[in-house]
Amino acid sequence: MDTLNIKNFNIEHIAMSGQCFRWNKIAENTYSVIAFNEYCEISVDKNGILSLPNPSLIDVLDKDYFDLSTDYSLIKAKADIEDTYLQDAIRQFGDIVILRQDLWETIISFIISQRKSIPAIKTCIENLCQKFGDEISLGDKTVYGFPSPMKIKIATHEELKACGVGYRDKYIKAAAEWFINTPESEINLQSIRSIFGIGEKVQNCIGLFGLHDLSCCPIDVWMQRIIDERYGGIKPKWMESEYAGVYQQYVFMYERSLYRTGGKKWK
DNA sequence: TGCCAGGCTTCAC
DNA sequence: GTGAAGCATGGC
Repeated sequence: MDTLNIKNFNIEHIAMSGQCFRWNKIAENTYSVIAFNEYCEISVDKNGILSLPNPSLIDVLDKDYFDLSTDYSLIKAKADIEDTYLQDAIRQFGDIVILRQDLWETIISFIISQRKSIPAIKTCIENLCQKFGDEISLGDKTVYGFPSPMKIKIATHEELKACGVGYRDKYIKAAAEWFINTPESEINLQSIRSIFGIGEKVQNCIGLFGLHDLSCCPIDVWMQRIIDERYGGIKPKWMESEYAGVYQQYVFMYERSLYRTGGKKWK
């Protein structure tokens, strides 16, 4: 078993943060995670010790999936001290990291995310993985990795729709064609926007979660409401900062928590 | 049952 | 360039 002493890592908040869709709670403070065709069960104890019980997480650790190399204390320290709303969000949800996820998986996941709730996105992605992903045998059970671009390329529109992607089937197919035919050196934040079905919001999600460009700040319905209702219709400074995407995660979770608890409903 | 979801493309104007 | 309509389906 590998253990790591970490800070700024609230496993529950990360799992709920809408950046990853293949984390599932299996016990208190314990989640199953499937990433890079690897399965692991992670847990964090009271002292902030992250346990990785599966020792064969070659890609997950090599690619710094949990982003343990980024200094989040520094990022939080740089947040505008005068911005009380942002500071409140940091106090409550400041232990969320931006995972370094697989780019291809991120592209497809956030194409699917448009006009879907987070639980519906998870169901849809799970369906795709079960139908088109590689088997990961765990002895007593089998789980599935994320489908390769080629598997999606050769899938029919009907097969994709059967997974619950709805009208996004053509977007997903276009993304597979694009990903297979585009040289790696030409894949970047700008070129991703040229994929049929990817607009500004999804582009920024892919930039933040797939390319780990922390300045990307996806403006979804929640961010737009926050601009309108919390900042009087004027974009706050942090949305233009080099860590806009990180602050956006804290605020996204914070505002949703206020909404859920019914403390401050939208008009 | 009806509403809404981490939006995008298309088409008027 | 801007604004409105239409879009598939699941979860609450």
